[in-house]
Amino acid sequence: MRLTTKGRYAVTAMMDLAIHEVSGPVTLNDIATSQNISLSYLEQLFAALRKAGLVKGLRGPGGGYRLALAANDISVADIIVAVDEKVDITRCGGRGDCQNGEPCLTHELWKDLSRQLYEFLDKIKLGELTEWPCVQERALRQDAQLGRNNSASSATV
Amino acid sequence: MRLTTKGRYAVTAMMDLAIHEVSGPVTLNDIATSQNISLSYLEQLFAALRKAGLVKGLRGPGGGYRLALAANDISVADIIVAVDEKVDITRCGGRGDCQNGEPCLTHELWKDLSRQLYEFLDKIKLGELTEWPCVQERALRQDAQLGRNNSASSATV
DNA sequence: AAAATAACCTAGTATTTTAGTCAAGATTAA
DNA sequence: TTAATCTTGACTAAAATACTAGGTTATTTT
Repeated sequence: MRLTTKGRYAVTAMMDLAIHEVSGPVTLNDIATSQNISLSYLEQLFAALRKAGLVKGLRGPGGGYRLALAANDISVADIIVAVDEKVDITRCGGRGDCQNGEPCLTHELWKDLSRQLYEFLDKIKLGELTEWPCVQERALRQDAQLGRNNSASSATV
Repeated sequence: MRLTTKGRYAVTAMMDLAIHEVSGPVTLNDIATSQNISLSYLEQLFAALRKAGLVKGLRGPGGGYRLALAANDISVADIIVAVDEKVDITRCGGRGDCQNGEPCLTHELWKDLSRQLYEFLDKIKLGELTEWPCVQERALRQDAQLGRNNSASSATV
């Protein structure tokens, strides 16, 4: 388990989707604007998220991305694992024979620590994050600036 | 808070020090051998650890590195922070004005999540890690292969 | 005193990852 | 049909990671 800016972008982008679930699909263009990163980079991240079954894309006008699962069934760990393609952190390619045929100290230790970290992040669900006050506040402000409408009624008509 | 291989190397190296606290200083050469990474790279990591006051170096023959604090006073978070020089994860240089003068969603969310992660890793002390069974076992095997002696009596004479 | 050891320091380099760009195509609502 | 939007692939620039090579300084052993 690693923790890079890549994972951060992905988590924040998924937040965007979760917040606007009721108002229909969110375009990558909107996310790129609000997160201030390039569209194409986002596309790469979403390709990974789609492959992991976390989001589904809807083509055509009015399209965009939505969550493929309920927000409470997606954890921060899920997202990070999806985009942070696991590089092999071991020297021996996971064979555990890096030290004269024996696994070295690194292996077990990091595997255990990594698992603890994963379990921690796996407990934090997307649904919870949207409840945070700071998120709610920012979301409304973003919508106003992008001219988006977050109310369920107007979008589903 | 980021989590890279750099941090992993550092944590594992610190573990090595903690395990061999009783038997005197550990040379970077030994660590480089057991972790299978380059000596100079380790030196760079230890320069950061020393600057952070986590280790102290002892020059000359029989020298090496020891922990500067008790193993139970050093957390995994301490080590990672020491070597993973914090890059500014925000786009606006931490000014919080990336989105038309307002902080964007990313800021608060990641700051909070990052803090939670830090608190989690800060609770895990080096002293605890050495208690893990997998660690004890591997440590003995490593010593045998390096020809090191882990008993307190022989080393301090 | 000399030799050996090992920390400490500096600068440079190769590789990988991150982040972003560009362009051509596929799909679908209007 | 056509315009909006996703999808894919190839490519580039910048940064971080990992390593290399060359030293110096302090300490201990011989």
